[in-house]
Amino acid sequence: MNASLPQPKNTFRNLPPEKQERIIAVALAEFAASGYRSASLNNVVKRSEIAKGSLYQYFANKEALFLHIFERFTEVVKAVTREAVASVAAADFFAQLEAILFAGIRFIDEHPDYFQIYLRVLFEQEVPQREALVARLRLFPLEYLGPLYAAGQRRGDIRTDVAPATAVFIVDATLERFLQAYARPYLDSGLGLAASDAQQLRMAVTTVIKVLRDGLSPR
Amino acid sequence: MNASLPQPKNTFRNLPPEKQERIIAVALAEFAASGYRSASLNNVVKRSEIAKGSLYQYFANKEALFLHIFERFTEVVKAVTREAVASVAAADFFAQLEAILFAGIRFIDEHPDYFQIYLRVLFEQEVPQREALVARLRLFPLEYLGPLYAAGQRRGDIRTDVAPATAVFIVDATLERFLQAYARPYLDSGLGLAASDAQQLRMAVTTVIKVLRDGLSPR
DNA sequence: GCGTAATGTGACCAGCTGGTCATATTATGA
DNA sequence: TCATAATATGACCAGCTGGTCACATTACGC
Repeated sequence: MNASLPQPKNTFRNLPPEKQERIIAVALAEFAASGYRSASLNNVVKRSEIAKGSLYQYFANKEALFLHIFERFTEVVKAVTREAVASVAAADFFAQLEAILFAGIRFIDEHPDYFQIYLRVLFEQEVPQREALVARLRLFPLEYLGPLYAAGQRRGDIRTDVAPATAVFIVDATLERFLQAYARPYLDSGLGLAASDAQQLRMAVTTVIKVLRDGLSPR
Repeated sequence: MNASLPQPKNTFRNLPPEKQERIIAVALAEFAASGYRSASLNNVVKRSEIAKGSLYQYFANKEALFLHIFERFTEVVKAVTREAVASVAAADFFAQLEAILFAGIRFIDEHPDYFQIYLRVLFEQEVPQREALVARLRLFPLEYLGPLYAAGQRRGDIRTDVAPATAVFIVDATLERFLQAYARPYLDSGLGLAASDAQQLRMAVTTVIKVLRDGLSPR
């Protein structure tokens, strides 16, 4: 079931950390810019100033390099999600949603290349183990959303006359699409996030959450 | 503003229609399978059994071929949308949404390659005129959704104490995500559309629409 | 200082890419 | 019948790809 994690070779682990980081940073940028299949290892070695042969001493092949980077990505998402949820454990469900959405925005601001890779992986068929990668990545936000929803219902934040799985689906779709629209303005149907300053962006977040609350809280 | 439409050359128009269709079908499959940058014109000429040079007598270059196919795609979407909306002009807003969703499902069933290309274009940077293409394509569903929503409000189907632009955003995100989940089961968070038979799928559609109705109709 | 193991290197490989072009084939019209 | 124009063709091009490998350089233990 679990996708095999391809470790970098020991040679890579023995490298000075700053050299490791340089290589990872370059490869990350390359995959973000070109996706998996079109990413060029020649570019990677040129830009990180190592020899072609060296790259293959560090990673078995293109796939291993990509999977290693995606693995790091997953770890960051895990950490960010855990932290975001923990910081609002006491709040009501919709305040929690708002915090998650802000965490997503911060993630995009801080790790645009990771988000870019995510968007590409979503629909690029050649990505190795694509379905497993996407599933594993989305697991973390999602496995929080369900329990939070259930807790919210118990707490009385959320109406009980609505199918929970479907409601969670809609919430998830809304949050994810909001983040996509934030990162890709051409997906933004009518919210005008692109032209937003920080103030207007906060306002848009608040409004989305408010509509969800209006629709989902007990009447 | 308007993206230039690259016509195929006259040589292509003069071809027997079945030959035209053969070439288009092969190219469509190739772009669907490999996206823009990785799509291989050598594959296209091989599979459609024409010479490399002939392809370049029909289309100026790869970009022109791709844009022509996307243009056809857009026309189909236009037609399908118009028809779906016209057929439920009299219904209430949520019945209209349901019809649109079913139309989307039918579209995916009938034109899986077009939908595949759409998903790829969404996030593949190298696609020529990507933003314009996506914008032009999404325009049609979207320019219907807004007015339908407004009409629904006037008719009393929809509560008036909720920001319309944001509500439309959520509805759009939900419908689009539903279709993506239908086509790409790994995106389906908890609805189980993949394992569905036709009956269960209809049920899932009904449920999603019901939750939207519960949330958006006047209380 | 020396032998050995680990690491670094870039020329090289086959196979592919989008695109070109001289030439061969066919259709047209008088 | 024949000249001319339109179309079909595939060998060819430079440039790229992921990956390999024989060899040079460095590090390490004695």
